[in-house]
Parts: sequence; structure tokens; C-alpha cells
Amino acid sequence: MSAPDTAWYGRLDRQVIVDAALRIAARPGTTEIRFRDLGDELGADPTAVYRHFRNKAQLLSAVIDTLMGTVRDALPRDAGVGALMRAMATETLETFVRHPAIGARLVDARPVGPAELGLIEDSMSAFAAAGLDGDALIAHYAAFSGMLLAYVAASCRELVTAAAGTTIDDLPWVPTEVEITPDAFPTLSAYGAQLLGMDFRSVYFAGVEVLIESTLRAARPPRVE
Amino acid sequence: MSAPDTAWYGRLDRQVIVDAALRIAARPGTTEIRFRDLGDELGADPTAVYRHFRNKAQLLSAVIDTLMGTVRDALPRDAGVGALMRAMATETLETFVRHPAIGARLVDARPVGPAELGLIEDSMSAFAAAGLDGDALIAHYAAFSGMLLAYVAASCRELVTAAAGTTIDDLPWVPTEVEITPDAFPTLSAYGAQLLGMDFRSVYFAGVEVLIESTLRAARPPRVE
DNA sequence: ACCTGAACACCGTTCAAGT
DNA sequence: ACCTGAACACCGTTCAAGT
Repeated sequence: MSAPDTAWYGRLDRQVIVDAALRIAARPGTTEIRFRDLGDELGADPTAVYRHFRNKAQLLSAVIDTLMGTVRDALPRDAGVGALMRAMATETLETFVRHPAIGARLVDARPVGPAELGLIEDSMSAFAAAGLDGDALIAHYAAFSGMLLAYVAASCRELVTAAAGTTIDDLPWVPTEVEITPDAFPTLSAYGAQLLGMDFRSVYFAGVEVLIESTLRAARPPRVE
Repeated sequence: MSAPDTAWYGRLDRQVIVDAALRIAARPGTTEIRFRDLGDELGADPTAVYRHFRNKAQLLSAVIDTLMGTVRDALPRDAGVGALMRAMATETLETFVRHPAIGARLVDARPVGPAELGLIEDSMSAFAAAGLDGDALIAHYAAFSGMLLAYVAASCRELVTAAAGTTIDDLPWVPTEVEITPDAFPTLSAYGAQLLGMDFRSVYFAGVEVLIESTLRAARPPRVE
């Protein structure tokens, strides 16, 4: 039997919905993906989305996987593992920060889809090509990807909570209203001015560089014991 | 002029409310702190809380600072910087995982309060005592604390989303329904079984150990170049 | 000076009815 | 087989009225 010949019939599919969600998420000021906004963007009733995704978490999982695919595509081939890690860190942050309402759900909207698994495949194989294997490969890879995803999610959550127009370069890492006096906080007063001046991006790359350096050291163990 | 002599007058204050929120958060199955539940726990109308906190974010900021104080109090004095970092990691994770609805808001319920600043003060001074200073101190401290907070927040968000009774040892780091075939994912098939078998806690401590090792190396630079 | 309670806004989700 | 639209549940927040 043939499908009814109406304009609205089968007009939506998962990809069309994911693309609409990405357009909304990229719009300045979007703090959350709402079914009602999705409906507007699609020119359909908001609840039509439920014919294609079981719930919001499943929809976001698909949207996240699409973005993971763009991260994967942006990575250099045959670069050293250090350059690859730096590129992963930069691309992951930039991609999700451009869609903060999606990034804010990075860790809790699961399961992990095929594009993200492809990204894991590619980057783990670069770790292996650099000479890492066994427990060291797993430990360094898990440390790196765990830090990346958790931190990018946290940054996006902050962005979405902050005043409109805030960027991660404006987001202080330690926003506080407590006065830092030398007698209450001697070390913070002496060494901490730099720390208190840091934003979310600079803390991220501080962590990324430490992890990269450690991985490179593990990949090429020193000749002398 | 004296306060009215009624039983309900001034019965609430910030500490009483924070303690009630902590009791609720510690209860198995709590996924979120709700004003209605807070009211029940306090024996008061839910909206009475608004006389003491401007909104939910301010309340959570106070609750988080209380927990940061218990983390600080649990840390060893005069231990080496490695032992201190390991204790920070363990205590922070355990404390918030016992109150996952609070931990889930770790990064976005701001500002940072006095107890957390005290924790920063203490741990930065341990970094300094270990021989770190200047940019290296800031970079390693920021990397470590950034990873810790973002990851603990992510773990709590997962816990709160997962089925009741799930612990971080049951939470798979890469939950996926995609089949990992050797031809589509060769490296994952070869090296990835361990990674796919990891839970949130083991990824956390993999990262923590990498960061500790790197900090120790920076604190005691090798004699030979 | 603080608490109560009704009410509102907002948003994910369900379900019966359409085509 | 898919879309519509009314309706519901839930929860943060406001505000006028109490004591």
C-alpha cells in the first residue's frame, strides 16, 4: 500500500530534526533546546518530534553524535600524537562552545553513537602509533578523553547559565565575592592573582598541555632509567 | 523593639536550610533538590526559603561551600603533595557522590564561597611547599582542580540521570549500543576492550594519577637535563 | 521581620483524534 | 504511518495577605 499523498506526510525525519536543533543551538542566546522552539523551526507541531525520538535525551544523543562527527572530520591525519591531542582539545571545545545548549548535555545525554566511536577509534590508533600500548595507552587515553569531555560540558553549562553574550574567555574560573586578604589567604594573595585571573579557556588548555606532555613522555620512554 | 513571640518566627536561617538540603541530597533516590521537598523537610512552606536565598543557584552555592568545607577538613596536613592531591581527588569525589544532586550543580551554581577558597589556599600552599612556583604552580594547580571539579560534576550528573541505585562503579564510561566489529573499529577491537569496560571511577583515577605524576615531576626537576 | 498559600510561567510528555 | 492539538504533570518563582 502506498503512502498518503499529502504535503505533510513523512516530512520529518531524524536528520531534519537534528539539523533544526543544531540551528537553534547555534543561535546567540540559546540556553536550551526546547520542543516548542523545535516545532517553530520545523514548521510542525512540537510533539511531532516524538514520532522520531523517544525523548529529549535520545534527540540530544543524536545531535551530539553529529557534532562528534564534525570534530572527527576536522582532525589532522598523520600528525604526531601531540598535535592530534591538541587538535582534539581545540576542536571539541570550539565545536560545542558554538552549540552550548548541546555541550551542556554532553555527558548525560547518552548513549555514545557511531561518530563518537569513530573518533575514539581514530585517536586511540594515533596513541598506538605513537608507541603506547597496554595499560599506559588505556590510562592516558582515558585520562585525556575524560578530562576533555567533562571540562567541555562544564564550560558549556557555565556559558548557558551566564549572561547573554558571555564567552569562555570572559568566564572567570574562580568567581568569588569573598575578599582575598593576605592574612586569611596568604598563599592565594602571593601566588593566586594569576589563578584568580584565569578564565575557563586558559584552565582548559593548562590541563590539556599537562596531559599531552605526560602522554608524550609515556610514548617515548627515556633511554636512561 | 523585640521580635514577635511566635513559634514560627525566625525559625529558619541559612544554616538550617542548607542542612535540610544536605539531608535530602544524601537520601537514596534524590535526583534534584526541590523547593517543595525542602518545605516538607523544614516543616515550612516551600517559598519560605526565598526569605533567605535569592534563588536556587544561591542556595546550591551555599550547600556546595559547606561540602567543600568538609573536603578541606578531611585533607591530611603535612603530607607530601602527591598524597595531598590523591586525598583531594578521593574526598571530592566521595563527598559529592554521596550528594549527587548537589554535585551535579558543582560548576554552574556559583559564586565560590569562603570554604572553597580555604581549600584552594591550603592546596596551593602545599604545591608551593613542594617546590612549585610561578607559571608551573599555576598551570599544574589549575589543571588539577579544573579536571577534578569538571569530572566530579559530570559523574554526579550521570548518577542523577541513571537508574536508581546505580553507583559510579556501575556507570560505564562508554555506554554504547553500536556493535564494535574488528573491520569498522580495528583499534577499539584490539586495545579497546579495557576502555569499553571502564567505569566513571576508574577513568577519574586514571586522570588523577597522570596529573599527580606530572606535578611531582615538575616539583622535583631531574638533576640531569 | 518573616512565613503562608494561591497563582503563574514554563516545559517535557501523553493521548485521542485527525489525515 | 505520521502529524496535530489539547491537556497534564512538574517545578521555580512572584506577590498579596497574614502574624
